[in-house]
Amino acid sequence: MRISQLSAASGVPIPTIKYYLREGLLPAGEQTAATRAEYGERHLRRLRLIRALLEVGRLPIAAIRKVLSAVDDPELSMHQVLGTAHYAIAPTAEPHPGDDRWSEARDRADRMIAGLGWRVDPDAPTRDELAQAMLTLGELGMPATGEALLPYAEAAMRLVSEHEIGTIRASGTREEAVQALVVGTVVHGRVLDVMRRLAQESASAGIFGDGTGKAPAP
Amino acid sequence: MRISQLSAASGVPIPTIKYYLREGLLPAGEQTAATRAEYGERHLRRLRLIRALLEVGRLPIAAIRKVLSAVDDPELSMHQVLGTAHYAIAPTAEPHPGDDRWSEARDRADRMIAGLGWRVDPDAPTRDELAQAMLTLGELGMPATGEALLPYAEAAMRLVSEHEIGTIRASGTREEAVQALVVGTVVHGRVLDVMRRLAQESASAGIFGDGTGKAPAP
DNA sequence: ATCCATTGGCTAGCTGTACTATCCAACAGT
DNA sequence: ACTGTTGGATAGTACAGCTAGCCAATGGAT
Repeated sequence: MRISQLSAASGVPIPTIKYYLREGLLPAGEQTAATRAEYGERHLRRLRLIRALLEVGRLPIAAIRKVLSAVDDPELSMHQVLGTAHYAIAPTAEPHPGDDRWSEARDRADRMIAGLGWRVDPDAPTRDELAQAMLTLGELGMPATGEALLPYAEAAMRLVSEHEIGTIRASGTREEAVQALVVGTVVHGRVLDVMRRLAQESASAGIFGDGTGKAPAP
Repeated sequence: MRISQLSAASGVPIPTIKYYLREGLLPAGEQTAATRAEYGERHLRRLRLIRALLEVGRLPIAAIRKVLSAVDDPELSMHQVLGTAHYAIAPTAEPHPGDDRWSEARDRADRMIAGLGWRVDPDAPTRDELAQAMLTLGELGMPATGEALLPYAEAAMRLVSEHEIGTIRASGTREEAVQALVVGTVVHGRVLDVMRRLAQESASAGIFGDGTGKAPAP
């Protein structure tokens, strides 16, 4: 497969593929001559994975590169790949040095995680994300106690333990399993978010009138 | 309150506040003289809401402006405000003109929503987001059938119907209720996503060894 | 054997987003 | 009267994610 066919098969423009090659997201094709390289099925799959992480998962290019190099590293365990993906997903947090409200929120986040009995790396950036959300809710005058957020934790836990684990365990090769893990982390996150908004709209239509007036066109 | 106090109270730099004023995200203060304006509690709350939508919800400025003008429009019903927020959250979709795989995915998304009995506007961009996610999963060779996604739908529905509706109904004034609605849509979405990743990491630690090796530092 | 479109590799430019920086004149408080 | 802040305006910055153009070397069609 040459680059033009790769482009046609994936829907990604050639200059963009060249860009991904430059950025190290996509491994180079097999050079058959000075100005000729051959791409395979692997490149196509990789390209689709990149677009999935980019368009559905909204990950920046730099984060995608990190995730992919973890995926490609056969030394890493599943748990380590997942950790890398989680690190990459989390926004590169600006530090909150000595901010009292911040460290208090961070404490509450840590206590909540401990209270749920979850085993989470003490340095996981996800902890910071939770703290940030709790802090923000508090500043907006909304309930951000462990109790108010418990339903979210329970829903997440049930989903992961009853459904996602099974999906990953069903995978065969390491490559398949790792992809299922990464896609599961990123794309299923979007799926859940979308489902929640759909359920919200549906519930809203039932409660606050509906029918006559739709939202104004953008 | 002058602009410097508003800045100190909110943690947002003065030039950024000026920028928000220019962009119409923040209403102008009350002019007391040619070079003096007074800001109030309302401005502080609005600023916090902007930062919440920006930092936690990751909404672009243009989307925030739309959401806020819907929030401020007393003509709009709750359902309409929610619709506006949903429109603003959804990425401005690039059109897929006549793409067969796309329209097939969109059909499957529509059928899934119908099958769940949800009342969702036929033009809601959320439908496109679901279709996009299903299409992507399919291209990655992962199950994207209604059955595979049902657990997400059920979790979302349970969460919304058992928890979020109550939170919104408990609000007093329209302004409070509308804010609870918007924040609920955006920030609680992040909360759920974060919870899911935490639950995932915890489950992963339990299943795929752990302890010794952490994810490599970024 | 000879074209000429395609390819890989390179550098440079573009678009959009979210800010920052600088300037200036009009004040307000001392 | 002085000094330091404020509002308003314009211009510039930094980053992300492409996109465009060029060039010499092919390699399949004629």
